Amino acid sequence: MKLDILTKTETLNIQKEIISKIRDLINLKNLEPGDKLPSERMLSEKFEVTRSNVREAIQKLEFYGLLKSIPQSGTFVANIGVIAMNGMIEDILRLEEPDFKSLVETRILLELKTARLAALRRTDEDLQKMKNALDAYAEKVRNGEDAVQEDLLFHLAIAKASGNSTMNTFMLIITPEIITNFEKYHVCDSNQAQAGIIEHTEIYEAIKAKDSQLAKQKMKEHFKILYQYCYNI
Amino acid sequence: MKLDILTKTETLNIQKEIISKIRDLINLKNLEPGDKLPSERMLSEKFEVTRSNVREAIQKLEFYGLLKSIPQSGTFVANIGVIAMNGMIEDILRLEEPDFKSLVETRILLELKTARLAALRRTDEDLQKMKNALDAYAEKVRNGEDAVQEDLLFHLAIAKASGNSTMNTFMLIITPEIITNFEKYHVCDSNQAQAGIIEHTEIYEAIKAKDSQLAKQKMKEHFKILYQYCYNI
DNA sequence: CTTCTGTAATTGGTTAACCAGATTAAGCTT
DNA sequence: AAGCTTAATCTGGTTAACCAATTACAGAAG
Repeated sequence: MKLDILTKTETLNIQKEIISKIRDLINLKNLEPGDKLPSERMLSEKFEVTRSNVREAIQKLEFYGLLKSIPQSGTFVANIGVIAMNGMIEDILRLEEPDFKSLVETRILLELKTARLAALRRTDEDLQKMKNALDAYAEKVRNGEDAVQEDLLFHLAIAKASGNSTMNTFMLIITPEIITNFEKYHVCDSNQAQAGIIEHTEIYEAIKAKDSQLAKQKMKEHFKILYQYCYNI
Repeated sequence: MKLDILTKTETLNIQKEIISKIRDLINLKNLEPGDKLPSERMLSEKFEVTRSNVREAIQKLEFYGLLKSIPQSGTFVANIGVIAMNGMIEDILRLEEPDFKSLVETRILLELKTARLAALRRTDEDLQKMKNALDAYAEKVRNGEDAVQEDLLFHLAIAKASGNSTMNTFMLIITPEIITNFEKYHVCDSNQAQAGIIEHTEIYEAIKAKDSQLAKQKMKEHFKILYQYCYNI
């Protein structure tokens, strides 16, 4: 098991090394947007790593929009200049694992905004979905059962109702990590869950009434405890 | 070329179908957190697709924290209940491509926050990097050159100074798409670039002075034009 | 009956051969 | 010499065989 972790971090280091070598190559050869990179085979030979490793590195850079692979043709530098490319690769290489505080901070930022936007933009269909999620949550809590999942689904329903697909995606990305951390640190207790029904209902009503400021306000109150936790950890 | 796009969307559809089948399987077999999924080989056979397709689908669900692959052991359901699992997979399947408006909206949200946080938390080293980025930007603009990249790097320097790794990551994710859209719609002109020097300097000075409210305010002014554009598109 | 052990089957991950489309350039025609 | 054709080569993507670690289980030892 220990060896497994070792190889995984090792793999990551290899990937970072490859990414940094690709950056050096782009700088050395003065590649500009639209220019073609050497083929994966050549890169793997030049860097003395497997083609799989090269592919993974390229896919990562493609995810961040820096490269673009075209089948049967080649890998190309995206429409971003060499300066931005260098800066961004630098950032990507230094990206640390997200800490819990940073996750919560970001979640609150997103939730306040999506609540506000949802109040402005929610359709009747969005509202119905939020209602369903809310009812499912209340039902579970009243039965004394754990309702972390239903809690979360209510918040995701709000994110969807915000009509902002980017924020919706970001909420989806951070949610699982929030959950696992919650369970790890036992953030939620049953008292909180009881209060949660009222708070959720208030948020729901504000969004239903299309009162954006109230929705944001109620969401803020809902996160009050979380706030404290976040800054005291 | 057209065929290429066709196969790509087709691949995506296959992936979505696999993801939805995996969800059905989890529901049917009542798999709970920690339970093991059938092996990749069995799934590929059952779904009548290649193992690569199954792997990609699993990796996507792993990215969203819903599954966890352990080498030489199996793929396991993450510590998220079946209800949350269903809701999140539903969301993931329906995730649409981010529109420009949604990108800009999110960017502004993040930038206002990171500017505020940077003013509170920036180290001297952060400040120096921001200064370098600012100077590079001003230099380019004064020479009448295009400075979109330097502009962006200044903003990323702020994101880094915010000390919030999650927001930093999110900024990195949306930045390339913002750039390409900017270039597509020709959002920036030279007048703006000239004004940009002053605005950037003001933001920098506010962060240097650790005045968080002023930093946020100056950032807001900086995005005023972008705001208008975003809501008029 | 329990515990240990060794072997065989199973697992996700890796590798190398293969594929189809794209690119290139040489060769033929005009 | 210019334009078209065609065949050889190069590309990223796909596939199937392979690997090492893990697991499951049968059987021996206690």
